[in-house]
Amino acid sequence: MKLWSANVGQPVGMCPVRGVLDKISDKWSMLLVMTLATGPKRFNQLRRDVPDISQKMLTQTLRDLQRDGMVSRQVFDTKPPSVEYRLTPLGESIILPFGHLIAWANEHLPTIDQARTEFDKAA
Amino acid sequence: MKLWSANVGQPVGMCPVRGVLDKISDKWSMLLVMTLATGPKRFNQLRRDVPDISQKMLTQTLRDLQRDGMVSRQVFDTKPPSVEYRLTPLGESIILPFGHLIAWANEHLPTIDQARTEFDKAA
DNA sequence: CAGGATCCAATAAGATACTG
DNA sequence: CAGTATCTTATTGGATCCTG
Repeated sequence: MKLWSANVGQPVGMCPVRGVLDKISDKWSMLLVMTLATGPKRFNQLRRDVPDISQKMLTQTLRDLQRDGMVSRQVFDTKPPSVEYRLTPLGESIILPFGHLIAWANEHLPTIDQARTEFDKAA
Repeated sequence: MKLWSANVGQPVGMCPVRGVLDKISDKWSMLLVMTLATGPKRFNQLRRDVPDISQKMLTQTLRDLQRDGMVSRQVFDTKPPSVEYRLTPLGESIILPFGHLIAWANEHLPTIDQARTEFDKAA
């Protein structure tokens, strides 16, 4: 489980995996992926499903996901226009590993909350 | 796999799991956890193992991890003083799920790189 | 409906200097 | 060695207005 693999010490992109992990650790990326995991959705549908994302961030994050090949974008030539976003096979392949992390978070949430309270109490 | 669970719509802390996931998705948190996964380490040892972290961020991230109960801190009363950080059982419990994500990243790195190149070429 | 463009505030984080 | 404190910059992200 090497995080640095070959090239160590360079300021950016030292470890290729970290470039991917940075996306995963993006505030909105994975939330959108998990939202799209239930099926394809349109732009404003996604806004409703993730109430606290701004339009700017939704646009930007969707484009990034598209660039990474995680999400595909299909335009329907209706009026008003409608655009559908859906996970690609690559996007779908991350659902399971990320689901494990969510499960972990759910499971240990009480423990963490308790640890925080105690730590803050001590200070 | 509910990301929003009970309370939807509030600006912060809508979903308790997201509070935990935000920590996971911190730029340095998980990198430090995975570094500590190989065994307990001292402060400056961690600096060397994660070359591009600043001293400020190392201190801050370690404290956050400690607060969350992921890492324990033990001071040895030597001179000069030495402080050892190690994963708690809680911290160790996240190694596996996070390892799955790293494995995913490693596996799909070429695909993602290719998608990016193609996307940028098209634009 | 699905964005693009712009402006501005908040936050994160690097650099630097100092301490028990 | 293992930090603390402060300053400053870079980045993020929200609010707002506009368009095919």
